[in-house]
Amino acid sequence: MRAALLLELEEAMRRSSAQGVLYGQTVANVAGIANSDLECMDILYLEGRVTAGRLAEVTGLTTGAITGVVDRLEKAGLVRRERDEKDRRKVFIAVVPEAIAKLGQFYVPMQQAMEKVFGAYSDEELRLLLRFANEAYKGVLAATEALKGLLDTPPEKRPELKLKKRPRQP
Amino acid sequence: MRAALLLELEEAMRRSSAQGVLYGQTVANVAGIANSDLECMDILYLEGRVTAGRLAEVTGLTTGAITGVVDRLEKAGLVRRERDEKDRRKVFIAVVPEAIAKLGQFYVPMQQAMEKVFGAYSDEELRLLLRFANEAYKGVLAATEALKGLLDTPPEKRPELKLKKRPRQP
DNA sequence: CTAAATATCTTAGTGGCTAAGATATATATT
DNA sequence: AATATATATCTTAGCCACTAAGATATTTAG
Repeated sequence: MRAALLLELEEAMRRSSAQGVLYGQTVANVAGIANSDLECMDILYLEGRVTAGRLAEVTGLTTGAITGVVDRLEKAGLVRRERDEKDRRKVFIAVVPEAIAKLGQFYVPMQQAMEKVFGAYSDEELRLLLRFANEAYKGVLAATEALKGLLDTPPEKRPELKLKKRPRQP
Repeated sequence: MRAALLLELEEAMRRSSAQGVLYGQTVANVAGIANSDLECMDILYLEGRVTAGRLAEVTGLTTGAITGVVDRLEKAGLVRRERDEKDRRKVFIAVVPEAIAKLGQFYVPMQQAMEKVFGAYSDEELRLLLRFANEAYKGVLAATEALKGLLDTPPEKRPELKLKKRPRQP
């Protein structure tokens, strides 16, 4: 019984999550920016002002790639580079205020859809969903770290699929 | 009160969803295949045997790009091309059985994390989550379509951001 | 005060993507 | 039947974002 429910739940989550990815890709497409660029905007929106290095860390891109991302975002007028005066090696990337409005328009359909979905739930039910979302976030974060950890285990122990050379992580 | 709850919920969803994207990217990275390739595997897993054209439609990639995706997946031994005998223009892409095992290992951390999260909920609560996941899927799907629709509205009406040339959709 | 570590940028080369058109098959028109 | 049009995939040329390696600038350690 419960096992079947869990299986169904897993598939439903997977399906909605996959569709979420597609929504993001569509936003990038419509906005005319690269997927990674939008992903970085999302991280900046959630984490606030972060360094270029942190962006590389979170996205899994190389620092060189991040330089390109930030160059494009800066040229598009969405972010600003701000040298850290305490440690002048660091560069903080900050979202410019107008960027929210510029990009926000593309999330209107999503917000409307979610409003409609949420509308059918009581406050108590929403609190349950909130609790779940927070726990799911922590779980997925931990799972991501665990998966990255696999990269450190002897590669000859993980069979079947060819693996790329291990990306730099000093 | 409720407005604040909704806002918090939206951010929590956004955060967990963003982390989900990162998990997927990490899987692709560890498995040594391109992001789009893994995305197509996911679609194939969910939809079963689909045509190359349908993959292009769902992913938003061009048919030319899909040819490349399927070439790589076929060479990696994850899928098989199967010509439709009814309509010999069509090519069905089918996941080979071993692919599940090959890729499945990379989802173990995620499954364990979700098992742990789900474990804290009663059957009734899980049914609520299931209902939500299904409705969210439908909502996001509709939102994606709505957003794509923006591409058809006069471009000079959508301000601020430069837009790519409208991709082909005959 | 040199040496090592850290943070970002630069450069060359690679690979996946788009756009356009080619090929093959199917359907509609006369 | 023969021709034209539509559909589905593949092919090709060129572009752009990415990686890997190393350069530069700054900080911290010995």
